[in-house]
Amino acid sequence: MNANYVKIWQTVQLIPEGKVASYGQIADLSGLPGRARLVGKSLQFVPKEGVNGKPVPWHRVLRANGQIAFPPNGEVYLTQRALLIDEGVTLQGHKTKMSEFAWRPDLAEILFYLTE
DNA sequence: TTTGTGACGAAAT
DNA sequence: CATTTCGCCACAA
Repeated sequence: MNANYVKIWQTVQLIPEGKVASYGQIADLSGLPGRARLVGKSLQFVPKEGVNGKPVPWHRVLRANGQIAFPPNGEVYLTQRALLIDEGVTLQGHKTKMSEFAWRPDLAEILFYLTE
């Protein structure tokens, strides 16, 4: 197994329900600055059973701009969106493109939360 | 070994 | 604004 992946998964587990974080933030908090892409890579292999007996809320990880990182209307996209809405994350439509944006997370706030 | 491709992101254009 | 360019780097061809 890859140690970085595990570290990333554990960091993702810190994101509280109803909140979200960006790939970049997770990378930083995992001690892997500048490695946002690696976060996406690792989330690709998140064990369904979870880690350390606890689930890994992969759906709470969005792009830095608040967008879901999947092709709109694709299976995964819809799943992730549903999960977020279920736990109260507000979604706002955006005019340009018919893409939907997750409520633009106040990144600083979340980073704060996770840090302290 | 070189090259292309990503669940990315910030800066430059 | 929207796009492109780069930086990052694991991974496959």
